[in-house]
Amino acid sequence: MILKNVSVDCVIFGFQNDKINVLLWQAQPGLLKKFLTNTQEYEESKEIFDKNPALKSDQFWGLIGTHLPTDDDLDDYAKKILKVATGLKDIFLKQFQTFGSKDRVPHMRVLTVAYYALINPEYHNLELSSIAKSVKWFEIDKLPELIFDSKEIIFRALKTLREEVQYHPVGFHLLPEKFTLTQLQTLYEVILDKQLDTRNFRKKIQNMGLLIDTNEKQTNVAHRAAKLYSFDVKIYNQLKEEGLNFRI
Amino acid sequence: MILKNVSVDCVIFGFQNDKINVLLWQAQPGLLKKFLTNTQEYEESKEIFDKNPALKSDQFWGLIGTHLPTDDDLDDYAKKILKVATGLKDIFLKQFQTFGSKDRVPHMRVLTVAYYALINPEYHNLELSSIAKSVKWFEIDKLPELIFDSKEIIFRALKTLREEVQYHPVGFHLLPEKFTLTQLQTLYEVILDKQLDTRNFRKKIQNMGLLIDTNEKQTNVAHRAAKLYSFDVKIYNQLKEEGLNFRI
DNA sequence: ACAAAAGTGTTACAGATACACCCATGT
DNA sequence: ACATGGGTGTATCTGTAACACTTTTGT
Repeated sequence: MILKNVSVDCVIFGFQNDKINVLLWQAQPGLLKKFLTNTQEYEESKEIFDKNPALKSDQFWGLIGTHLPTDDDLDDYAKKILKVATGLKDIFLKQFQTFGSKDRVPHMRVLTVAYYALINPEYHNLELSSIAKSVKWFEIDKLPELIFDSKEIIFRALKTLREEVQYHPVGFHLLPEKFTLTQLQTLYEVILDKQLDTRNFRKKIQNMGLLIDTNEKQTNVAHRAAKLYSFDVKIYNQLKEEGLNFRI
Repeated sequence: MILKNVSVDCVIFGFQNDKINVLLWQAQPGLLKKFLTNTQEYEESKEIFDKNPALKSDQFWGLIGTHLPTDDDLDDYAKKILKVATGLKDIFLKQFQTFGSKDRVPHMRVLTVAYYALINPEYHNLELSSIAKSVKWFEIDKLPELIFDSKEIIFRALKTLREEVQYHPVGFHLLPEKFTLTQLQTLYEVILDKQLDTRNFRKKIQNMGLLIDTNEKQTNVAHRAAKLYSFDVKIYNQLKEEGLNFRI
């Protein structure tokens, strides 16, 4: 059984071409089978689908998510959605808001518990995704037509990310395991939508003790090769708890 | 109609006797009428009540809340709960998390969308509450036996408040309209659970431009009377948006 | 040699911390 | 006059902001 009044949606952010991207899908009943493996759950969800023209249209994209099965923990199910959609697990995923306006979905009363996730789409190339072919990255400022209040949810997620990033070092999740300081700086510039001073940024980041010098360098770049860093998971977890002042 | 799988609960924080307090109730079917004015909604909710022994016991207290009526906006309904429980409106109320573990409520699948509110119980004496007699303040470290996962929800709310208070000047909501700097400092000391330096605290607060000197003083105190301040709503709103660094 | 991005240091300023005594009021 | 909490200033330290040139690499 699924809960007809509750859906779980994930706003999956990626960082690509120096832009923030969002992973979206055009949900089709067939795809639901990947999430709702129980036949009855699938049938129930399909029925809801059939009732809602927006969900059957080819024109509209939406957030990746489904109704919540009765027997799944909320947080676990969000992880499952992420896993099926991207093939990835153990990545940053956070519940940030539940949307519950009365008329947000036509003809139905649905609350959506929304999560946002951060992944690096170059590093994680979605090969493992069960629905890779039905899913697409969109730059945050070039979103397609979206169903329901997906757009609002995306921008609330972005706002939450922008706040979060100021006090917690979450931004690292959007980078490959080994990254340059310039990449890191660009990431922060894009998220915060402002220019940062290179020297000051480097000083601040390096003083945090979060970076590990991998002793490797970029190769095949037509300029001085940058050092590659990874970040120290132990110190990251510590700082995450303490609520480091990460304002930049 | 109500949504059988969704409840809305409010963690109502007050500041009294230099302690953080929480407003709780022992829900009884009769009280539900104050919230669920539609007869059918009341009956549905009562039925759920009757099924759950914990809700009928005299021993257990719980968070104030009910199932969500089908025709209410989620946020509006949280406001309504607060209004009925305390008689107050236009006070600080924030959705902070949705709890959705599978077995958090016995025999039923219920997600709880949790909000927390900040009020000053001395100033707002609950006279206007429709259910004042059925409601009681508890000090945060002297909580009674609580139903379901209410305790977890309360402590998650407290954690959220502790984080929030570091970056946004929310603490003001817990004080009377006119307050002394010592009261404000004590409030922060209690919320953050650490001692603060008086001189530095005052300097910091006063530099924020958030305080208005009312030119009044305490009366009938057996020591030098403290100045009373109120706070500047306009600047408050501004700072709230900007995400002021309020670390103390 | 040139283009392109990486990398680096100093000075000035603002905010944070540490710390101890006098002041006003009621009993 | 005394008990109680209110109220204040300064010196030091730490972190932030502003700012321009040299280095490395591939073509």
